[in-house]
Amino acid sequence: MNAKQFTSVWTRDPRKTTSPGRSREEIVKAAIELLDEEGLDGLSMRKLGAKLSAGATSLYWYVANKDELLELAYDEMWGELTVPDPEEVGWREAASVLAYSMRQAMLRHPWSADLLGRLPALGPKALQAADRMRRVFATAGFKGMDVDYATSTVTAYVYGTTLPEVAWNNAMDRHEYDPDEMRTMLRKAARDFPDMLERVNTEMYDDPATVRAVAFDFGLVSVLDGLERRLTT
Amino acid sequence: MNAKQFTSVWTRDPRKTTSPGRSREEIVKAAIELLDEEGLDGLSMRKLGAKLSAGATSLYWYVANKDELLELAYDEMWGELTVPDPEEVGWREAASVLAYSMRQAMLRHPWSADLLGRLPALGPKALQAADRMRRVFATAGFKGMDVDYATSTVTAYVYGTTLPEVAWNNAMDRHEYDPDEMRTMLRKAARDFPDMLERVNTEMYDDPATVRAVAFDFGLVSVLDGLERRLTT
DNA sequence: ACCTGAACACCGTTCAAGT
DNA sequence: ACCTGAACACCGTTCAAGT
Repeated sequence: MNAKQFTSVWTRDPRKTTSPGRSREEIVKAAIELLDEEGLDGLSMRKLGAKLSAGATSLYWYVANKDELLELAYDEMWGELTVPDPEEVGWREAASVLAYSMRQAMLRHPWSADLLGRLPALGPKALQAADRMRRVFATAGFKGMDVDYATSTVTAYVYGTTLPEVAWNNAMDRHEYDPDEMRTMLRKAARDFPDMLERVNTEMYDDPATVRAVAFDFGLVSVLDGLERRLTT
Repeated sequence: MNAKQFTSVWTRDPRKTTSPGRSREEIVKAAIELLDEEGLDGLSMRKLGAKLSAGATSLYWYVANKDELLELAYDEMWGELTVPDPEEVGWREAASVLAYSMRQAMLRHPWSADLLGRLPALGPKALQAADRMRRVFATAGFKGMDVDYATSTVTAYVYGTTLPEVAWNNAMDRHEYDPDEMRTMLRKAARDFPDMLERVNTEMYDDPATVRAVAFDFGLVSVLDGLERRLTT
């Protein structure tokens, strides 16, 4: 009966921000820098401590544990989304801009892709973003739960496209990227799949960024078309 | 000029499978069991060694490092997808079944959500699944690159919906889940967002599984509708 | 109120040594 | 050909002790 409480940074009251010493914001900012530069594995309490010229364990005064620190960093990234006012630009345009800015935020902070499947986004900035997104689809004309369904359909699409993109970039960063090497490797891997072999020879692997941008747009338009159809029937 | 080679288990020739001693399959199987039971963090070379009653370092004879082991486990999960023959059931039905089986596979192996943003899916089973998916959209009538775009639109949708679902489940597993606790917590968090507050009172948090199933279907139908529209214009 | 270092229980991985 | 244990360089976190 007495279930343990669901705990997360967001359930706890934040420590008062007194002026002396370090601050939570400062720590989170430094953590994000480290994450951007070195990825999720690059962030350790010791390294972060050193970066702030403090003992590794000093951080535990400001943050209960590393997971909470990640929750805080994660929420910052949600704060980078821009969700236009649908009354001004129309819902389709607003949805497009939102989708693109989401993709950009994830590409800017590749570690966020690792957190998507691990931490629910319950921080204040994430909630605010979610609220503004709902507004987009509410003005589009969706009613009741359909507002939520529509919202998560497009966010799901963005997550889903950007995630493998990030995975790919990560793999490329760890090694050197050489289009020719890659091509031969894929050709070997795709030996048994004629259809796939065919497209290894396209420009897909010379200019993956452009191909992905086109692919993103194709899918986004389709998703929005599909949602629009729900409105008119 | 001499870029380092892109390395991954799949570029390397597998060791011959001689009968004595342990085998790669056995190790991967045990790894997946551990992953399913304890999650990504639960898998350590030492624990896995113990499970196979072997020294932790014995495993390095079969596998170059932990990352390769994860690549192998990841590919197994891709092997669990069922992609029906579109000639038999029609492309929409085939796409639906594929989407549902993908979602199921991810929910069965929650650790796969953590790998989606980290490892490109280049294993043989992943490639085979990708090939069969392409066939679905090729028979639907897409041409050239559009086949790939359509394919990744629906896979992206499935990733994107299932990922936060897995994240949520993970968070719930770590603590006890109590709908009432959760509700009060969310009510507090959503204090500033009236629209959101409203739906905390729905059945959404009493029976999240059903709500998610409905949401999944809503989005899937929309995505397929949107793709169908590309075919007819 | 804030910060520290030592200590604990873990990691992945290398390598010389064994059979 | 296969397996081992010791060793190295890391982790996150606790806690008594300092200012």
